[in-house]
Amino acid sequence: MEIPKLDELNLLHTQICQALGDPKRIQILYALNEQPLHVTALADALATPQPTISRHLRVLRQRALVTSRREGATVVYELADYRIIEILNMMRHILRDSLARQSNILA
Amino acid sequence: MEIPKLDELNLLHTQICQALGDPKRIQILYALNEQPLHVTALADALATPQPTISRHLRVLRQRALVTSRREGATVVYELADYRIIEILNMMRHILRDSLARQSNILA
DNA sequence: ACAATGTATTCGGATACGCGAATAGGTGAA
DNA sequence: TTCACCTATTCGCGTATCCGAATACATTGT
Repeated sequence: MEIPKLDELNLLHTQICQALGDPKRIQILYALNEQPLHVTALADALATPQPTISRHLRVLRQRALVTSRREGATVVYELADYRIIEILNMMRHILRDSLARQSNILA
Repeated sequence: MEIPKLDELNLLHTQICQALGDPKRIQILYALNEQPLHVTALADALATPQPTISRHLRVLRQRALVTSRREGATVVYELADYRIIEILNMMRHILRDSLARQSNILA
């Protein structure tokens, strides 16, 4: 395995990692994993002000993690690549194992 | 699939995602994927000042993404869970596909 | 104990990011 | 067109995070 070039890592960070850099955005991704939703529906589901949701969606859209399409008066957002959920789930596994390991050490 | 609880997502963000929030740390993880290294070796490999490397390593260590052990005068760091590299590689795939898609649209 | 080497921390300043509040822009119905 | 609703953006502020420089701490060998 080669170490990826610095340029590619910077791109990776800017485009993907940074997008996961806020819990609210992670929440949005999981919500969209259930079903595509429009902005207000998301805001209601996550009990968060609409402008806040809209700003986060812009971040996710600019990084191509979600897609948007207008449907009449509303704009529906959808996951662009469902593998992002696999990634988040893998992280949760790592986290769970890590916490378990620490518990064992303490026990 | 259920939407994970907000508490778990906050933990996920704090412990894992945030650790990936800096390109230098991603670089460190890939370097350690090649082989365990001590701090100065890492600093040399990444052409980065030792205190900077040390600070990043602390972040990764506190989040249990790397482990450290003293070996004589040096401290050797190692990946705690190599699945983190799988995750980063998955992200690179997503990124590559995303860029390819955008190229096709523009073509 | 002292010197040499390796590692970690602190401080100050700059930058980046998130939110609430207010507001602007778009769309459909009457 | 005008109203009602949905979505996006901007502004100001507070906070978090990064880095370089300086320095403190740890370990080994003499």
